[in-house]
Amino acid sequence: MSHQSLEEPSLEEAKAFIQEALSRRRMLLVVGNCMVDYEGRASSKLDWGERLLVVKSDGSVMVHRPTGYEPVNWQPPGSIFHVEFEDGKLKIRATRLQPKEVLNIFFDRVYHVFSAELRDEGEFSMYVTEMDMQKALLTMPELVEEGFQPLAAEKELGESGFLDILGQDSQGNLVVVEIKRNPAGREAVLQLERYVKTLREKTGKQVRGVIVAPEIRREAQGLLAALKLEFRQVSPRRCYEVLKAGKGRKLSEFI
Amino acid sequence: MSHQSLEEPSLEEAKAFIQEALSRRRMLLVVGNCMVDYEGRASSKLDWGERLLVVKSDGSVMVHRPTGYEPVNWQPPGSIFHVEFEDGKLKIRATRLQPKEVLNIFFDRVYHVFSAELRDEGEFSMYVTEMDMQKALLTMPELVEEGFQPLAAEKELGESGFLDILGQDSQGNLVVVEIKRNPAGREAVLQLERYVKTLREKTGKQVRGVIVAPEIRREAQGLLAALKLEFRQVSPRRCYEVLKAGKGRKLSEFI
DNA sequence: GCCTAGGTCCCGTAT
DNA sequence: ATACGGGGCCTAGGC
Repeated sequence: MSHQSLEEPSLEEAKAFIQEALSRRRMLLVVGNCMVDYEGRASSKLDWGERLLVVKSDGSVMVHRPTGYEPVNWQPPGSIFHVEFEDGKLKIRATRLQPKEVLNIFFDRVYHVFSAELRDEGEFSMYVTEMDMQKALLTMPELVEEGFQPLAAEKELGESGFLDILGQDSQGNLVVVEIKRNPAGREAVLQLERYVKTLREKTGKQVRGVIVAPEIRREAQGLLAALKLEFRQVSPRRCYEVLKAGKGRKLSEFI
Repeated sequence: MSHQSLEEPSLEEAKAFIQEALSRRRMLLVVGNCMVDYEGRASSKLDWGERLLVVKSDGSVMVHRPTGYEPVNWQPPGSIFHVEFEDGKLKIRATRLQPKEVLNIFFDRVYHVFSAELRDEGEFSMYVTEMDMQKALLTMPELVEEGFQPLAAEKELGESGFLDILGQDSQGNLVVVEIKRNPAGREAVLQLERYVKTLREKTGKQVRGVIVAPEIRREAQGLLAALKLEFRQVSPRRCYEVLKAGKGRKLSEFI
C-alpha cells in the first residue's frame, strides 16, 4: 500500500496534494478549518469550524464534525470534483449529477492531509437478513407452523404491495406470512392486514395472517388481536442455523 | 488545535498512540490492515483488508472500506473502548451498552495514525424541513388554498396517528392537510385517507383531504383520485421564503 | 431510468 | 426509557 501525508501544509501545498490524490483516485483525508455549503434536494450551510473531510476512490464524500456518527455534509459515490482557490480559500467542489447536487467545502487552514491507495478484497458476511429469514422459512416451513406449505414468495398484490410468503395450513386455509427481522410494530400488523384483506376480497375465502419476527412489540399486540391476526416467534439465529444446514438445496424446490 | 500523527508505527507504538487518543477523547484516525467482527442486533464478519478507522470524541466509530459512502461496520456515539493485544494482533473493542453490541477490530499492520482535538462551534442550518413547511402553511394558509383557515396542528386522531393540520375551507368544510417535504407517495395518500375517514366517522360531516408536497408521485395519483382526495403543490423554497418573511410572528397567533 | 423495501439504519421528539 | 416518523436518508433489487 502506498500512502503519503503532510503536516501543516500551506493552502497551496494542500491544493496540490488534494488534486494529486483526487486525480489518482486515492482515498483522501483532510483535517482543517472549513465552511460548507450544500445545495440540491435541500440546502444547508455550515459555518466555520475544524472538521475531517474524507473522499473515497469512488467519489464518496463525507464531512465529519468532532462528534456525531453521521457526516454533517456528504456526497454519495460518483461525485465529480473541482479544486480551486476562491477569495483566498481552498475550495473543493463535489458535484453529483442526478439528482443535481453541489457540495462546496472551503478551507482557510489545513492541519493534515493524507492519501493512500487501499487494497481491500476481504469478504463481508452478514449472518442473517430478512431475505435469509424468508429462505429459512421456505426451507423449513414448520418454522411458521406444523403443516404449513408455502405456495409463493414475494407475490405481488396490486396496490397492496408484495407479501413475503403465501401458503396454506394443514386445513387448506390460505395463510399470508409477513416476515420481520426486527421486533414487529403496529406498521407490520397493518401491512399484513392489507394483504389479508386484499386476498379475502380476491378469493372470497377465509385467509389467515401470520407475522413471523424475533418478537412483537407490546403496542402492536392489541391491534394484532383485534384484527384476528397471529404472531409466530422466530429468532434470526434459528434462521441462520437452518440456512447453514440447508446449503446446497435450491429455493426452486420449495416454491 | 493540537494534533499528532505517526507513519508506519509498530503495533506497540500504534497501541500506545491509540490508547492515548481514546483516553483524551481526541478524534482518532487509523489506516491499516484489519479484520472486523460485529455482534449485536445482527452479526457480521469482515475478512482482512486495508481500511480507515475513525473514532470520534463522543465514542462514534466507523470502519470505512476504500469505496462506498457508508461505513462497513460502525458503532454510534457513547461506545466504550478497550485496546489490547490478542494473538499478536492489535485489538480495539468498541462496546455499546443498549442494545448490547460489540465491535472488534483487529489490526495486524498500521500504516498511519492521527489524532486531534477539533474545535467546531460552527452553526449548521438546513433551509427547509417538514416542520418548517408546517409553520409556513400556518403562517400563510392561502398556500393550501384561498380561504383556508387552520384550526389545529399536530392533532391526535386515536389509532390513526397525528394529522399535520386540521382546518376549514371557505365553505366551512373540515379540511385535513397532510404535509410532505418530499414527493408524496401512496403511503401519504393512505395516511391522509385514514385521517379523513376517522374524522368523518367522528363528526359525521363531510371532510376534505389535501396533500401538500413538492410533488406527487405518478403511482399515487390514481389512488388519490379514487379516494377523492386532493393535491396542492408547494415547494420547500416557497416555504423558506414565507418563514424568512414571517419571522417574529408567533405560531400561537394562528392556532 | 424510476420506484420499492430494508437498515446493526441514525436521529429527534414526544410519551 | 421507549415508541414513532423523517432523512439531502443510502443501498440493493425489480421493471
